[in-house]
Amino acid sequence: MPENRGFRRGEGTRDKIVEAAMELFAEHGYKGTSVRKIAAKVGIRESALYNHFDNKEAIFMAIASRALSTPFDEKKDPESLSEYARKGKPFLHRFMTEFKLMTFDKKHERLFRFLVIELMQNEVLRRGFEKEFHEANIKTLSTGLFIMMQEGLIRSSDPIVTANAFLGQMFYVRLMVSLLKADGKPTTPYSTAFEKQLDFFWSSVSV
Amino acid sequence: MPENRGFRRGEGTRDKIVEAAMELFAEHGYKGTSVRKIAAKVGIRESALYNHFDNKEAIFMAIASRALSTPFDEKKDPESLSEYARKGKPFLHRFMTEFKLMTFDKKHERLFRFLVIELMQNEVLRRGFEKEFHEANIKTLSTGLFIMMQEGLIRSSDPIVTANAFLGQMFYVRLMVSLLKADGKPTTPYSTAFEKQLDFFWSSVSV
DNA sequence: GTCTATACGGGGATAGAC
DNA sequence: GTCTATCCCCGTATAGAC
Repeated sequence: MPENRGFRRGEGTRDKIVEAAMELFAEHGYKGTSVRKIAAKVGIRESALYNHFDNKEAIFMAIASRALSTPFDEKKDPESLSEYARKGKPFLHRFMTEFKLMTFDKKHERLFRFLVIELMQNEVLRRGFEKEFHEANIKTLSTGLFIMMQEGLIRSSDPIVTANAFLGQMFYVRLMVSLLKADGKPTTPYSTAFEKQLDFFWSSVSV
Repeated sequence: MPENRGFRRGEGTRDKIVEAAMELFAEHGYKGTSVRKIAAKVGIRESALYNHFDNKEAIFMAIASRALSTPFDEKKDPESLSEYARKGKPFLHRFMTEFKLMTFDKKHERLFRFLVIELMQNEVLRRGFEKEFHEANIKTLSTGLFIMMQEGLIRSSDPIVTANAFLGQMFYVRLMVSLLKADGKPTTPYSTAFEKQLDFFWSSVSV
């Protein structure tokens, strides 16, 4: 609805709204955040906010799509994926690194908190999480692991179960780090946790 | 505040309130649930509700303590614990079974949903989760795993990392099942997931 | 695109009768 | 211990001037 085409002055309000809402939603949840407070944080009145979004839910959706589109979204083409998988551990290392980066990145961390809060309350978000996070990651991982099994790099086992084992560990570490951060506590005990879980996993499966 | 001692008639209202609130909190979260709706679900007026609880937050606390006291709370004494650990896999099997039972039990499932929603929004709950869920489970598991390593049942490795690996898998499966349930979808794909992850884990670590 | 003003329903909570 | 009645604030959202 804002009619700024080109580079009109003063634009970016819409982005500011999303940014402010993201912070507030991540702290107090959707229902705990009022349109008033979002507007106040941006520095405008509520009514002005409605020039940019139809209603509060539209703001939610703008953030939800971000929270879901971020992880591992680079659409790795299957070719390079399987090529990478043939190397074994580096494939998992790269996966772990992406996870770790997201965990310690401020923006992604906010999105993660938002996601955890709303996951049980919003069906759209839940579906997105199941498909775009869980299924996508399990698919990537199990594909890679299957190749490693064929190459004789790791011992044979159900690739899906193996993928779940790895993803579960990564996710759990991420959750614990986010909880510490939410408390404002130091995350130093977890600074090498991702690496440790990866090493453990690799020594568990490699032949 | 209710002055029902003994078996006065009509008591149990307090429990009914907790029950009703639990259902609503698990669905809409704390902020998304009004005192009015809780009262309506119980079949009384809001004002009557205040005879049993000082305020809305007191109801929250009553539920929070339940959500935290339930898991693995039977205070297994260290003796029988280590004795059990010497058996190897049955120790982990029992742990997994408790997890599975809680996951598919309706009451525990509600508490879990409530916990996930409020975890990022309430510090008391977060602290409780860290101590009474995470730390307690890691301690139980790492102790058991350490014994198994000494007994030569499983390969040597950092017991904490090993415990995290196992707990992470269990937790992740539980989360995914809860998401499916929240969507009203069948959880059949996960009916044997816990067992599969356990078997995978065991074959990963056993010598 | 932002403002002031306003509508109006819903929220938590209390007073006082029964 | 429950009811009716009421208080007052806060929530989302809109109308219309600038």
